[in-house]
Amino acid sequence: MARIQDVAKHAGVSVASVSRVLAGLPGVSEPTRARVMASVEALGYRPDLAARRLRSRRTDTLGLIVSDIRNPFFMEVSRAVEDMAYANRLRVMLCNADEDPEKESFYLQMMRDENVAGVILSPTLARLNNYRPTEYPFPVVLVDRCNSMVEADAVVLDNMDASLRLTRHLVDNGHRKIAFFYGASSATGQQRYDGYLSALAGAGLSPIAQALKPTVEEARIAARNFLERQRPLPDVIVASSGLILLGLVEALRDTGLKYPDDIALAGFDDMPWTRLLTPAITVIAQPTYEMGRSAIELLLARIAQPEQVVRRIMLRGELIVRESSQARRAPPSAQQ
Amino acid sequence: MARIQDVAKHAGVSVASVSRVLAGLPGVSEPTRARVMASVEALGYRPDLAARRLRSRRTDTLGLIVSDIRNPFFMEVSRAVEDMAYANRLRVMLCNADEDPEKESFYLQMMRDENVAGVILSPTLARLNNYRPTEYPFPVVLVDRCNSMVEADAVVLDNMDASLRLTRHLVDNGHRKIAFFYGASSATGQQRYDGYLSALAGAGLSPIAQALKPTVEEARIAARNFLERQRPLPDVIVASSGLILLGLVEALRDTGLKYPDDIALAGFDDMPWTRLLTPAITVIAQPTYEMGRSAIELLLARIAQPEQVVRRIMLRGELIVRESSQARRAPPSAQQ
DNA sequence: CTGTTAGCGCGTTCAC
DNA sequence: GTGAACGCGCTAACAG
Repeated sequence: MARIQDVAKHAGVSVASVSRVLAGLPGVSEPTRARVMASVEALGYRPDLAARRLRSRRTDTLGLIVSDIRNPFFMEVSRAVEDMAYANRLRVMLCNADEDPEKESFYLQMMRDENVAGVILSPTLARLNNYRPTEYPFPVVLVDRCNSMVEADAVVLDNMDASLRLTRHLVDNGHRKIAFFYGASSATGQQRYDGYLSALAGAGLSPIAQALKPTVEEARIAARNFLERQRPLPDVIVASSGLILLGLVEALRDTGLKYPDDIALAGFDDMPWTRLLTPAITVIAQPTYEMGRSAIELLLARIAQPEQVVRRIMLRGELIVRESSQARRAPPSAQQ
Repeated sequence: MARIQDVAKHAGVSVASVSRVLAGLPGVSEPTRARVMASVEALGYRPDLAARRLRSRRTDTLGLIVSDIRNPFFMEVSRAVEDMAYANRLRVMLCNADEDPEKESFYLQMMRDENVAGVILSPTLARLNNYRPTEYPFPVVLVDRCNSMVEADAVVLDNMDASLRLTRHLVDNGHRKIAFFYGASSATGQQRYDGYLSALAGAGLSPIAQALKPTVEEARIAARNFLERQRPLPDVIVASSGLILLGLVEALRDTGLKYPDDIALAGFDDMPWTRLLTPAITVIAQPTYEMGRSAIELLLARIAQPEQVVRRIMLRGELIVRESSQARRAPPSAQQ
């Protein structure tokens, strides 16, 4: 591997000049610049990142810590972040905390060690609940999960509102006994639960809630138990995330129940299969790519302007009504 | 930030001793070790990775370059790699080459610059076709994509065999006009195409092939055109990947055609939705997690033993027969 | 078993 | 506009 010394020798200049040319600094004559560039080319020189980082104390690297990489939502977010980083010639370290606070801590520690320029994080509930921005030596942008207590740059869906609208849609369609399966271990799940409660309260209905771990398998098992034991069945079940929704559909399949006739269905995240199933499934679609893009934009802005005012971007979910949320029977005739 | 000097001073020992303790090297007395650890704790010392890497010329970092992060197949692979890396306290840099040779080159260059210990790569066809292992200063394990010409550690599905079995299943079920939609820009797609051709040849049938870019959108558009123009329609369409399969299903939906009655369907990758659709879809399931795990195992073995013999792990796909591949009508009565 | 010391390769003063 | 020299923080070789 050629070093900066070799380039300097080859070009007949000093290492300082080479460094200046490579950094694009002014104060280098055009002929010198040209000769340096030629030598860099000729020798196939590449700066040693370890040395550069040690010396400059910068890394041009971002961290992205998602809570579940299997979740298509986070895949889209990751993709957006990755795209933007590539465009800005930044490196990204993608880590999967797997909803595990310990793994999350490990990775945040790793980000410190790596001396990253900033981190995009979808925090576990535990971390969010006593979140201290000053705890980290790098700027952090929260994505997907945040609450109004926390003073931090963030990009989130308006979960409360989206869930409220989804639940109201169900109420308006004649559903009365509305069950809610949600991931209680994340702020997002809780907020969506709150939106659900709020809509029910407005309609004078009582909640039927089931908190669970936000994985397909957990949801499937919980839903199977629920569907086998709960009598009478509710009119409809709402899932607070795409993963839970998938588990629900599988449980329905397991138990032989048909939606929307035996029980209706709705949820979050417009995954590819939600519109392909027959009947297709009513969901709140999230602007996932946009969320990832906004997150990295916030982060880059914060890195450029550390003292900038805290910004929270709240995006609106889109209610996509499909067949799965139709009521078994027409609304009470009193309403007609 | 505390430095190693500070720890040494605090513990009343030399920096060398601190370094030895931290590296877990032998030749340190227990009392010294204890005092060093106490000081590390007291000062919250964390070694500077840039300095350590500059000095040691090692990074404890692996690269993972996948060709499409939106593909659930690569998500599972990534997850497996990530799990194993976490268990081994290794860092992973996950990059998405997006089927773009230029991006792929950029990331491989980046891996060089980062001085990673090794890379797991699902190469574009262009790169695979003139693959030179010696071109890289780090060991590389190929995943998902490889061919017998290439002398490299690799973990792949037995694509030829899997595709052959899938196609034979269709032939056995009475299908005669079998179309194949495949991603021609990857070795995997080509091998699956070859398996298809081989099965057709064995049955004396002629191919109806459609090469395309392996994305949902491309497949959807290509399939829509095909379904609208091609007359008579084939008996069945096979998709060489889960993404293409999804595009096919969407196109079927777009054109109002029903499977398996109007046209049957089969494909690769047992994505969650393939068994949820009605009718459910016949697929070859890949052992995705296992592939990721094997890949990193190969890589770690190669790093430990650079001169070890080249190993190629070829896994078998599992044919999962569902309703989508049923023939419109019973096989010709001559066969009965 | 422990300490001293010489770089790893680069960026950045500070002279010239 | 250019070059010499120092040091970022650490590991490893060597001396004791």
